[in-house]
Amino acid sequence: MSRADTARRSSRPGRAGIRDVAAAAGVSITTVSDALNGKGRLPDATRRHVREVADRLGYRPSAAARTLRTGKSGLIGLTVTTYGDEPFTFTEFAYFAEMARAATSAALARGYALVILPATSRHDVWSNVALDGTVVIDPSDQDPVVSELVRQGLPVVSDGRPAGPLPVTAWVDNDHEEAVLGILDHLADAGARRIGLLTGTSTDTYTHLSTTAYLRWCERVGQDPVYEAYPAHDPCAGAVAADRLLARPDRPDAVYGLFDPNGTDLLAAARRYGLRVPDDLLLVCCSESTVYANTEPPVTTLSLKPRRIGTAVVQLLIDAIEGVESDQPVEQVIPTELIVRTSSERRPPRTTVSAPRSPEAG
Amino acid sequence: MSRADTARRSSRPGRAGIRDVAAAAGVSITTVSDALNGKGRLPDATRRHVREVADRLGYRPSAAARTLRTGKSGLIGLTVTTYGDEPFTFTEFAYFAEMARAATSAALARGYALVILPATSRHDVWSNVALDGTVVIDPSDQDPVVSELVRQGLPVVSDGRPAGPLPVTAWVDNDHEEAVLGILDHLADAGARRIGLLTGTSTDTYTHLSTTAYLRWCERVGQDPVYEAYPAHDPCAGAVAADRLLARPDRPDAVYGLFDPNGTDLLAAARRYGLRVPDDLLLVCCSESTVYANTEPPVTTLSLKPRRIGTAVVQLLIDAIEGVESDQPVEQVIPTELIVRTSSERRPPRTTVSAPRSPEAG
DNA sequence: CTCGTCGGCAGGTACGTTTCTGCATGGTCG
DNA sequence: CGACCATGCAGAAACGTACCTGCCGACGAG
Repeated sequence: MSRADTARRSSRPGRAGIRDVAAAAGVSITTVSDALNGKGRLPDATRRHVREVADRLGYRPSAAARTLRTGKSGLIGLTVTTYGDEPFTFTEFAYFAEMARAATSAALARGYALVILPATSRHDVWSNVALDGTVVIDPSDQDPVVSELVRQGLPVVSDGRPAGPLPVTAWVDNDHEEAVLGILDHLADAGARRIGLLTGTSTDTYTHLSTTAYLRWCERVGQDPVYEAYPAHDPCAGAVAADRLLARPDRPDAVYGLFDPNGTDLLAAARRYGLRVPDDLLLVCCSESTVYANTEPPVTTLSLKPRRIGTAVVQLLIDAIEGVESDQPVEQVIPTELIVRTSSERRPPRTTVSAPRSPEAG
Repeated sequence: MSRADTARRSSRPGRAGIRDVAAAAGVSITTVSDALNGKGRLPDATRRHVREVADRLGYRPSAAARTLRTGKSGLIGLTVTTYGDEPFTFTEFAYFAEMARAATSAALARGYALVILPATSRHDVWSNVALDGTVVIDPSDQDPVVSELVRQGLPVVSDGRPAGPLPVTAWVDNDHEEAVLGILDHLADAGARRIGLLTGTSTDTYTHLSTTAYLRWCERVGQDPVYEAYPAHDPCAGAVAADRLLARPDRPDAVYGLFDPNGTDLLAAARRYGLRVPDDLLLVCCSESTVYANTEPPVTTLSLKPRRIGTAVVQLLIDAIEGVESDQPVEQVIPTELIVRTSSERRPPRTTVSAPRSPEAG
């Protein structure tokens, strides 16, 4: 005998619940759940029957109820740094897009979906979504969001090694020092006498480590550092900084730019000053963009391999969520790749070695 | 007197629940709920007291339970088209990034978060997340995902007008015909005699409408259409198609490229054939990338205003979710913007007008 | 003095699952 | 032939919240 509320529920024109399936299939709720989830001890006939009835009714289990019951939502947070109201950073644009793409792909392959969340602690949004874990991009030290997440016992994996004593579950990063040193050596090999740096004013680890490596290299080879720093999130400031760098009295004859748009900015600035690339100015910048393959001239770029990073970050996070004892270390260093193009290519040896360029002569 | 299960629950080392707050504050669960949600009839003293206790215990309401109870999750799906395993499209890269950025921002401002989901119907993922609604980018006609969502009664807003009789709640799009006609007129004004098109082989609305508009324009002005189509998701195929277009016996003296990378590809191809831009070849492409401001020469681009589209799509969707009777139409057309740069600029008038270029002579 | 009303709160139910426990039934084995 | 076990399934207790309903006291009006 059906009770009143059962009857009322069946008459709901909305979506079919597990109860409706059970009633239609003439079995209990338990049997339906077991049949659909492949659990319990059921003969194949019952399983098939239940599945068929569920299909016929268009039954979709309620994600909210499942999450409430199991404690797992299948959702992974992806924090995006914000400047003002705008999410994402301008400077890491191609990087972020590629990284997010790989992360999305890796997450989906393991049955998880990514939720885009602001790095700023907007409580109302963060607490409104049930997360199984979070991917954090370039966390600042003492990041309040990360602390809160860790306090809740959620696994947190960061892209970029944590700055301070941030207790993340795992992290993935490049070896930025090695990368910068490699580029500087590469430029020196190509004939650079004075290498400049286009860097940022922000305090994130990437900027900091790269700049420090540059300064150390300068000290080692006995070159005066010559660099310009600008707020990397401002797309216009990059062009201005590139111009400033080439306008200096101690103008460098090679430049490494830490951020994606620096290549085109430096090319434009070089044109303004009548400098030929690579003859008068060697150029390398850190970018994931393919446009540098077709610029005039093509620009040598350093790739941080965001695809591999995005994949690794998600794998580590899901491993932690599911309690898989990964034999991978919880700190993964992804190698970078220097894509050498014309802008930094060693000039063909001439009959006479050209005299060291005087910056004032440029 | 505390019952056994209450005691057991209180001993849970995990997160504090609403019960714990109620017990600690010496009030009932109802009072806690009302106090925190600003409902019910409570004196301010009680409200403050409850809030303070909740803060002290670090109470965070369970998103899953709230969702289950209220039926609202605060989550919006964002479908990304996939080619093979990879989410996002290559061709719409900057467009998608900008659009997603604006959408994320708009959603967060209204207390919603975006969930990235694949356009392919991966049932296991889709049904594992409780969505309040979905943003669909460029749905194909009879899109199974959209149909399923609509069947569930969820609002769906699409970026790009739906191709077939797809029953979306609302859509936002540009007027692609008008945009293409405007560009062709612009090129003709700049002196183009034979305008070529670089288009795609896929069947999405954008490609279709743009190509059709081109063909109609050709018919109107009596020009033989000259175009190359390539699979837009393949980044290499674009360079090849650009090359083919300029290698044709009936080589165009102006080209419009429908996709983002076409500008650099066409510039590179023009260099290979010794064509000067804009003197021998006028160039426009549809792109959101800022690199075209600094190429040699700078390239005229058509912007589809993805920021405005992303914002509009999300506003419409949330309005539908919350049942707001928007006075905006459910079909919004966002104007495009032609950013004119050197690559399509009318050559300065010479003493004698140059003779109409014979394509074979190029 | 009584009755209605309103403020201030507590009890309890429902949201839709998963899963623990337990009850039959039928077969096997000592 | 009885004990036992595996099989096939049902009942019911959670998960944590929101909100409907209702109780109690106080106060003003009649």
